[in-house]
Amino acid sequence: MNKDFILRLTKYKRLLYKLKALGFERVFSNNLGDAIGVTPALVRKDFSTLSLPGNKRGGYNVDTLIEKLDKILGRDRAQHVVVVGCGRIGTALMEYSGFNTDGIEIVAGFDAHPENVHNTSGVPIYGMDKLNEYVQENDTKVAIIAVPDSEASKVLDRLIDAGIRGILNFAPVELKCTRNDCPGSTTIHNVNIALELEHLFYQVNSQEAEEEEKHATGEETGAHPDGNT
Amino acid sequence: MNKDFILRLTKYKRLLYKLKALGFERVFSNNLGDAIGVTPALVRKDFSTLSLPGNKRGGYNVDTLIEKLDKILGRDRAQHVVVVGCGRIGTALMEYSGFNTDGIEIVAGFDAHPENVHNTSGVPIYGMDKLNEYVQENDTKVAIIAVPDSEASKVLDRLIDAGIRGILNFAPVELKCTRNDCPGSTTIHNVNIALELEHLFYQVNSQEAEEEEKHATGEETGAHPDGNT
DNA sequence: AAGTTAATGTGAACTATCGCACATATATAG
DNA sequence: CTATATATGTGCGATAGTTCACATTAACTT
Ligand SMILES: NC(=O)c1ccc[n+]([C@@H]2O[C@H](COP(=O)([O-])OP(=O)(O)OC[C@H]3O[C@@H](n4cnc5c(N)ncnc54)[C@H](O)[C@@H]3O)[C@@H](O)[C@H]2O)c1
Ligand SMILES: NC(=O)c1ccc[n+]([C@@H]2O[C@H](COP(=O)([O-])OP(=O)(O)OC[C@H]3O[C@@H](n4cnc5c(N)ncnc54)[C@H](O)[C@@H]3O)[C@@H](O)[C@H]2O)c1
Repeated sequence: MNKDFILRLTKYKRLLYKLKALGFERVFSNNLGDAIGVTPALVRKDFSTLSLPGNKRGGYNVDTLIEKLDKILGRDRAQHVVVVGCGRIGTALMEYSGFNTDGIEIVAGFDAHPENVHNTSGVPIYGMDKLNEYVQENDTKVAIIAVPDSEASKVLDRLIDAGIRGILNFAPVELKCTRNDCPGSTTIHNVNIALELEHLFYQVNSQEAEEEEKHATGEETGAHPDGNT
Repeated sequence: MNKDFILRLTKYKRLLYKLKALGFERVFSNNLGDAIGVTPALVRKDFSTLSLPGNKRGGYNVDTLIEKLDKILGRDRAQHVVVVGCGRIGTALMEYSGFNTDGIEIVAGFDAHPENVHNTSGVPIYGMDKLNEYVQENDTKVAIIAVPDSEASKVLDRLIDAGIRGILNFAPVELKCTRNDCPGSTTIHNVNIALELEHLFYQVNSQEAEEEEKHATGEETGAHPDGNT
């Protein structure tokens, strides 16, 4: 339900796979908490709300956790994605092989001008006219939008029409489904790189200002309880 | 201070620029709230905590807001970034011109093998040996990490040594500054695309399961108060 | 100039999230 | 078989973040 909660689940799952590869059979809420940066109590509470059983003395069984988390996170089936807009970002994603390790596969690309795309990825690229057909025949549910900002909203509509229910949007516009017949189940995540950079600049700048201030006041403030990142 | 808070500020600012371009002179907390998806009360409270003054009847003055937000968010000076790792993602970012509109400029790229990079971006690309010199001479504070996962941690160390204080990391590892002499002011943001996709899959899958369940129980649940995204 | 309207500004209530602390259960040792 | 150590499971209180509700005040109207 909650964003942070699901994020933690995904982190647990990833960590557990790594631990399994290292030969771990059991883990403690302590270990997991340390690794993903939360308190052990929260780990236990998370597992508790998901009814993930632990062993009162021996911690949690890695295989059990992985199995159940995979089911909860939907990794028991293959996860297929299509990319719409095969420009710089789009092709970078299609050429990227790292998604496989997470059970994610980019199965097709779509572009308004597929003939212009220099395709070295092995992923087939189709024209936009093939979108509906492909999505429906292959029962694809998730798409990445990597078209110019001005096109993003139109593309969103087409994707929803085609039956896509989850969208990762790279265009720097806050996409929302505003149609009257918008399926309530549609989820849109916006990845706004410029926003992230701005956020960074803000923090860096304000940190700097703070330090300058500290110097200016002669370092007399030794009681600033700010040890967090 | 708070992540969501700063994110909202940035969103306000962006929206305000767009509104200004449209000829707006005043806005109401209502408008802003609708546009960025929060309640008008929160908008007012945000502005209140920043001492951004509004007009008791005529809302907020767009120019004033922009000016003050720009100052708070540090946009009164030019914002320079360097990219480390000029592969697919790295070059996509360097070739991208959209950052300019937000006052952000990618000023240089660095790569372990600059001779292999096909550079069409106009941004100069240097070897890693030039990193320290460049960052110090140009007083660069923010960098993007786009190197392979296995290199990310090493690169992080080098960046911090060079004087970088804000980092946007695209490698799918949760980078943390774990050194003993890590400057407390260093900020790291991780953009994990695979994580985002997994999150989407989770939501889509669970939505689907929910709907199936609803159908199975004969649609007798008309009282599910879930109208949010 | 007085009255009305329409927005802000904010204290208080509410809500969700998280950490604490301890009761609880189980594996191991004696 | 009993005792003990150890890690889970969870009620409760603290805290931060958000919304409510309304007093406040500036602009417009007549
Ligand atoms: N490149 C980056 O580093 C970067 C960074 C941040 C954000 N973004 C955003 O990501 C999006 C894509 O950026 P890019 O640099 O890859 O752009 P690009 O111009 O390289 O590629 C866009 C692609 O979309 C295709 N396209 C255009 N209209 C279309 C439509 N209606 N339907 C289908 N395809 C269509 C074009 O043919 C082109 O191949 C943009 O919105 C951009 O603002 C990019
Ligand atoms: N391409 C994608 O779509 C995508 C998606 C998600 C995450 N990522 C992550 O982003 C990162 C970059 O991905 P990519 O596809 O651009 O990789 P890439 O292999 O295309 O490029 C990596 C670049 O880094 C350079 N490099 C390697 N080691 C270096 C070092 N120690 N110092 C400086 N430069 C070094 C290489 O020369 C190369 O140019 C990876 O961690 C990847 O997992 C990429």
